[in-house]
This record gives sequence, C-alpha cells and structure tokens, in this order.
Amino acid sequence: MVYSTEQRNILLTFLKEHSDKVFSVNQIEKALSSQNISRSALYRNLAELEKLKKVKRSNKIGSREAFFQYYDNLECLNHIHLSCTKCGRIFHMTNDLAETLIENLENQDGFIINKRETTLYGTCKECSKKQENQ
Amino acid sequence: MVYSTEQRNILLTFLKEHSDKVFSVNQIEKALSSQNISRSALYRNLAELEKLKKVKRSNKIGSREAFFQYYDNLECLNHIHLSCTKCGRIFHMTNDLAETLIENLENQDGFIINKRETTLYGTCKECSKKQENQ
DNA sequence: CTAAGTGCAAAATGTTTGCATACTT
DNA sequence: AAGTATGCAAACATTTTGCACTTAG
Repeated sequence: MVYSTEQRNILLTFLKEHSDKVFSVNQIEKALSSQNISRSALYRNLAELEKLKKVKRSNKIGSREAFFQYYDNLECLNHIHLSCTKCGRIFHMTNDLAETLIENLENQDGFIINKRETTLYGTCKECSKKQENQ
Repeated sequence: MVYSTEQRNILLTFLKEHSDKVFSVNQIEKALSSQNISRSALYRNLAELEKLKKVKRSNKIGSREAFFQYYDNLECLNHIHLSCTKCGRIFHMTNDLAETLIENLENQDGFIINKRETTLYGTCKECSKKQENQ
C-alpha cells in the first residue's frame, strides 16, 4: 500500500505544476527548501513516482545527474519522447511515422523498441533559435 | 595536439578489438589489469575518445554506471543507434524510414534530431529470445 | 624544451541505506 | 497495531581533480 504523505504531496504538486520542465534533485531541493521534505524523501519518492510512471527520468549530455519531469502515464504509454539536450525538456511525439518505423524495425531486425524508454535527442525549436542569435 | 601514448593505444586497441561489445570502466580495468594503464588514465582517455567520436557512451536501465563501446565516427555520422537495455550493446540502424521521420520532425515541429546522440532503446533479437526461453 | 599525459591519493558528486522515530491507514 | 514513510548521518560507487613526475613531439 502506498500512503499519501505530506512529502509525497509536496513533491508531486511541484512537479505537476511544472510539467513542462525538468529538474535535478538539487533543483527540486532548492525549489522546495521552504517546505518540509528531506533529500532522502526526495530520492525515495522520485524512485517511487518513476515506478508508478508518473515521472520520467532523463539525463543531459555530459552529466551523470538524473533529471525528472512529470508526465501523465496514460497519455504517454504509447509514444516516444523528444528530449532537448540543451534545456533538458521533454516533448511528446505523436507522429505516425514513428509508429511505422517502430513496426518496421521489429519486423525487419527483430529489435523491439521500448517506447517508454526511448527518447530521441536533439535540439528543440526554442533552443535552436537561441543558438542562432548568439 | 593529442599525443599517441602507450595508455591511449592500450585502451583503443582493446575497444577496437571488441567493437561489438560494451564495457564499464570497471570491466575495462579488469580486462587490462595486466597492462600499464591507470584508472584515471582510463577515465581521461574515455572522455577524450568520446569527444573524438571514437567511443560511444551508454547506460543500462537501473544503473548509473557508464558503458563504452568503440565505433567508427565516419560510418556512424549519419545514422541512429539502437541500444539494447538488456545487454547494453549498440546496433547500427540503417533504415530509410528513420531518415524520413527525422526530416519530418524537423519540418513539422522544428525539433532537430542529433543522430549521433540519439539512440532508440529496446530489446535486441537475441535478448528477446533469451527472455522467451525463461 | 614545452605541451600533453600519467599515476596516485584525495576530494567531489550523486545516490542509497540503516536505523530510530513518526505518520497513515 | 501494523505497515509504511521520514530525517539524519554514514556509506557507497563512480568519477573528477591537484600535483609532482614522465613522456611525446
């Protein structure tokens, strides 16, 4: 049984409110520093939320730090994600071509894509623009 | 200027000879224990080789440990990789559908896929078979 | 000779864990 | 009351770094 605790709610509320952004544990800790949640509770709850498919763990290039972003399990079960390696944000990819590609791979090469794990990396629209401006 | 040192050669030779396999730093260290290369030289050289696009860094599910596999930059510049989250191996994906998908994404969503960074995750043919047999 | 690379040990980073305490149900 | 979660501090694993020394060019 999973209890509903103050700490769990603090974390989940925060992540839900910013479901378009990713956060490292350090960032979450700072953001919630005025609230009543410890570092270990953060880690344990993030792991729990990951299992429950409420939070997606990701990484940025060149860093071992884990990043977390809220997502809606039901909506995200069946598509691939796009992760911007500049800002770390995750985008939801709903593209029929991706489906075709995935089926094709399975039939031709026997490689079964795990949609929940698979993320395409690149640069999002906004970060591309920023780069141009520099 | 990048020097060609004994240690660099030891590492590169080893990885090249096993370019179908991935290794953690610990595994490399063990494999090369009889040879003259230190742990810090391993880390520094792996980082260097990664920059030079001679080695691909990957991860397995549930572990923060980095894994490394040799690959040929020139050949791999223009395709996406498939990474098996069971055995950690990397496969090279040459599939026209992927190209179409990538172009499509860029045109429709402004998301520019970085082919060298992008890896699709899933289960390879062999690991799927192993799972069935269990 | 100079820049680059090495080995060592120490430090840093990010994460996990044991344990006593406190909260949920 | 039983099961679950928390906070703290200590432990952990992996990786990075400072420094004196060595090597490649």
